[in-house]
Amino acid sequence: MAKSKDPSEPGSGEQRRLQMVDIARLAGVSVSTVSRALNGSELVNAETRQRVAELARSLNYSINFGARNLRLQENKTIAVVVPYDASSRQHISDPFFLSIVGAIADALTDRGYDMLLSRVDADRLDSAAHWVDSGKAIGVVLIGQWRQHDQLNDMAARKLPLVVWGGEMPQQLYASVGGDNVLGGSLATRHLLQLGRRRIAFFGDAKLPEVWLRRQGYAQALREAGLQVDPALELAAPFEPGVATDIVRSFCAARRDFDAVFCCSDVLALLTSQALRATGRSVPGEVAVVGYDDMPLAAYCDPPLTTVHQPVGEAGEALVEALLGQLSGERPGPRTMPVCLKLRASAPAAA
Amino acid sequence: MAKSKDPSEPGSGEQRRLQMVDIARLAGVSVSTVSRALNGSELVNAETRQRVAELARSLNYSINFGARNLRLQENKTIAVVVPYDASSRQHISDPFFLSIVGAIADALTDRGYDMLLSRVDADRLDSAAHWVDSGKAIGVVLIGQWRQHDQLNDMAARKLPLVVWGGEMPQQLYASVGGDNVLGGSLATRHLLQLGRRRIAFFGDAKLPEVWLRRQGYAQALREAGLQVDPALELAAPFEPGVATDIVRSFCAARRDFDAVFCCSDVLALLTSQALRATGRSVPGEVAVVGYDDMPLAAYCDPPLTTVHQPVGEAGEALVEALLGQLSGERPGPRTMPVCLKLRASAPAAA
DNA sequence: ATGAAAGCGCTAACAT
DNA sequence: ATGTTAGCGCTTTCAT
Repeated sequence: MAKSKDPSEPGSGEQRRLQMVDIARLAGVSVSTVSRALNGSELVNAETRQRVAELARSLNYSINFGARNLRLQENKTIAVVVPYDASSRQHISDPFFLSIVGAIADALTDRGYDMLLSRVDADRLDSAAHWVDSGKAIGVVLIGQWRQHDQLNDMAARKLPLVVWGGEMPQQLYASVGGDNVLGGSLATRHLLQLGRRRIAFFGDAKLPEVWLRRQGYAQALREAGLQVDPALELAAPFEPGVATDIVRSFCAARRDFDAVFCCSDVLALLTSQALRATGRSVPGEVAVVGYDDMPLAAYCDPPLTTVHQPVGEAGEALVEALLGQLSGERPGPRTMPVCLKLRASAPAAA
Repeated sequence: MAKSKDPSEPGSGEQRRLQMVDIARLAGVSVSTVSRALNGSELVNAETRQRVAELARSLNYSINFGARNLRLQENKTIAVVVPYDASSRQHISDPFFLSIVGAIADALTDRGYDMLLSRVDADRLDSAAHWVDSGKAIGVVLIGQWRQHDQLNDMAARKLPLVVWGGEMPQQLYASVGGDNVLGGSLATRHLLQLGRRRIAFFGDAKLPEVWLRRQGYAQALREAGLQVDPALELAAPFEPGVATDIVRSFCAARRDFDAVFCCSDVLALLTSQALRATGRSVPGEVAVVGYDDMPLAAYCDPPLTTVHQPVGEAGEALVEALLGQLSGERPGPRTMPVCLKLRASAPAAA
């Protein structure tokens, strides 16, 4: 049993954290009264309430949330989990994911929740459940569904409070919030077609749900224009710049039979512009490039990126709302948010 | 008092979270034994230990950390706090800060600590103390000291476990970890001088300690070359791209009497390249540009940025080590880490 | 309007 | 080797 340290014991230099019992003693009331006063209960005399509150403030007292939560069986902590690619040992790094994290942080703070941030192996998204199982958090926001649609469905089946940033897939049991990827893909592709481009490459790993959906939009826009999808112009480039660089470079070095590229992230678009120029082609002159995400730096690249804008701030709000909704009993469901095309120099407005 | 819900009560559909008492009942032992078994105590019979552990695993039990922490007076959560500029309402956004957060997340995870991420008004860095006061975290890592050197000293005086990413300042009571800013400033400037540039502008807000130190390195390198600092070539550009853009643009539009710029962040360097080209100057031909941080995207910009590389991974480790050191009684102190110059096209190696 | 006491889920000292 | 019990700091029922 813990030694009960006598607080009046002289020479005990170590300063114990202030707690209610201390306030109570100093105010000459009981702990219950302090608790009530600090929680603004009507049951306690206004004058006493005032006095206790004052005292607590002046002593810089702040409540022990661990104890409070245990007693109230309550917790206002949400786990936000950013997957990383274990094989390539790539870190949280895509600027877009990080923007989303910022937006979620804001949305949570506004609602009085705390955010526990962690990273998880993208192959084991289900390990994110431990945050809830251990009581450290009451729900999970996962940034990206990666290849683990099934794991996510399992988690949802287990009633884990969960929201995923990502695309809406058929037979999806978990709640998701994402941009309208099909629309994004077709907006980007239609714009390139309007510029008169006919040989439009697609860069992105279609094993990822979001990319798969963007590819649908891409294919649809081509069909509308009476064109065929040419599989030779599809490159399964991943999001991690380290891995993607080589893939993009060798593609650009090997083929010259395309006049535009639709990239599934701005980072990819940047790599692509660079690779194209390294092989002597101009952007957008010979090859127009469209990115995806509209990351904070997209407007400051050279050339500034034409890109599909994702509504980051609203996304943060929507993710948090969806999660809190579940926690108050709503049924999880997918949500798709509008996206729009930001025209910049890498694929400028049609002349 | 909480109603004691009889667990054997029939028809109670609501599933309560599994706890030790449940395992104990099913295993036919007492809670203490379960506790001991799960903590691998030698006091419990090996066979029993095995059986209990098995049972817990198969039932997917996980311990309630809130209760455990309350009992053990222990907590393994660290608050990581990213300041934001309240006046401009700018968010966490500088890629470099975000990289550091990622590195800290890794370092904490490796050591079994959790990370609470939050944002704070850069004018009120001291409000970060509430994480510790409330017991939600046992220490604070602050990303950047901004203009609040004094607040930080106050926090340290209050014995708040705290580490700050930033520059080492005179009369500093708090622990800090940072790159060698003076070295960084002089490496960058010397390189530009070697390229034959003589009119080197300095972009950065010298009210921030880190920038102030970089400026010292800059000034020192100029003096070594027998040159004077020209105050007209100093621009107090902030880190927030939104605010900085206009400032940088009007400076570049107004003056043409410089042939190089040393920027205190890569984002600033990007803005500067863009502004220069908008006024018809080539980079690095007419004006060479050096950035700072070596953010993940620096190599993929156009032109790729020559920049002062900060050791992000090591920085994360060092910040965490410094904080944990304080928690085990070490005296806080500053730590400065080496930096180096990464040569790329925006200020290429001398011919 | 206030205080005494029980208990949130866990650990550990003390018994056996 | 295992069980009993007290208590971590708080809230709340119950009694006054």
